[in-house]
Amino acid sequence: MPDRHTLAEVERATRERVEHLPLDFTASHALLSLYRAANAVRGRLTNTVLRPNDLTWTGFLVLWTLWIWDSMETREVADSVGISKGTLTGVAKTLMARDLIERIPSVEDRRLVSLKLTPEGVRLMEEIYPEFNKTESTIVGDVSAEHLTVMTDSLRTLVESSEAE
Amino acid sequence: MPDRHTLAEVERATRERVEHLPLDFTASHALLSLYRAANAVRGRLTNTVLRPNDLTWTGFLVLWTLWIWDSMETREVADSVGISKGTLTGVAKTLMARDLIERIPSVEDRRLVSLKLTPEGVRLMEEIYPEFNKTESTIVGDVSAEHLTVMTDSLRTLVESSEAE
DNA sequence: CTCGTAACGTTCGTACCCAAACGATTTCAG
DNA sequence: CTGAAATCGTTTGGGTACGAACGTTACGAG
Repeated sequence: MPDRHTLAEVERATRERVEHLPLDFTASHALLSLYRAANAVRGRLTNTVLRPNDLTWTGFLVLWTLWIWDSMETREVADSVGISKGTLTGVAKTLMARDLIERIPSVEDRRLVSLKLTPEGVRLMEEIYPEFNKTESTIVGDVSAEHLTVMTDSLRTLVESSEAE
Repeated sequence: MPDRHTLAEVERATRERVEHLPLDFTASHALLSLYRAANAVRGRLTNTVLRPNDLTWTGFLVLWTLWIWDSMETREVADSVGISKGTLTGVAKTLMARDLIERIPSVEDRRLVSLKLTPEGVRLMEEIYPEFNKTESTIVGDVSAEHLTVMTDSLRTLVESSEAE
């Protein structure tokens, strides 16, 4: 039971505070809900599945990406996970220290480095991901299938709208 | 034009990689879209509106919260913004160094501290928020009104599902 | 009263997070 | 060929981000 203000209360207070301004409240509260939902979901998955396995959210996303795509060059991993390449350097260092991933320098272009799961990394993903996905399924379970489809499609539209510079 | 894999491509690759497992792909891709959308929106708003004004995302949220609610005790601010109270201490320090907020210790209960915008903080919010909201409106503009309503409601449901422990 | 307990904000250690600067490598124009 | 420009991953510096431990203050049972 969070003692914070609910999203509905924030919406009401916002209108009172700035109702004299010509603002798009619908957009504001849609994106506030987006931010809070992403935060809440991330926190829930981190606490129930990731932390017991000593993984961070970002570290897990890197592992998951490499699991799906087998091997990937670092800047692609960074872009796929949604972090800067500088951040990836640090995260990869952490994962390498645990022998979950390995670096593979390119022989054709010596500027390039690929990342790949180690057997131990594969083992960890095979163990963790079913549980991770089960929690995802639980979280999403309270939203009807039709609404979930609309939500997912709308979110993808937002990604495109935001990235169009 | 992002050179990363699109969400649709990730979805296809995921199915190929783990199709033999009994997983909830719908949930997985809904939440992946949620994470990416939140990241993209945050990045867009940060780059176009916040960074030119030397504000971080979290710093802005703290200012915005105090603007809406006038004055608030620190743990409420942290909860409202979605950060830990330890993080808030650091962010508040940064904002205080710029004279955008001020600390108000409680006289009745000397453990409590409230935060409040300074006149300069109010001035900054009055200047920035209309522009912030305008960008929000642009981002959301590609989603129809009906879909946006469904999306926002679904996101609120996700917040509740995630926070129910 | 008074001591145990709970609640507050801060501090601490570790890990992320970004933009900018950097050195190394490749490419391409002349 | 050769040097300027582009691209790669890393490093750097400052700012979040968290949980746990901490010192302070308030409260409640006896």
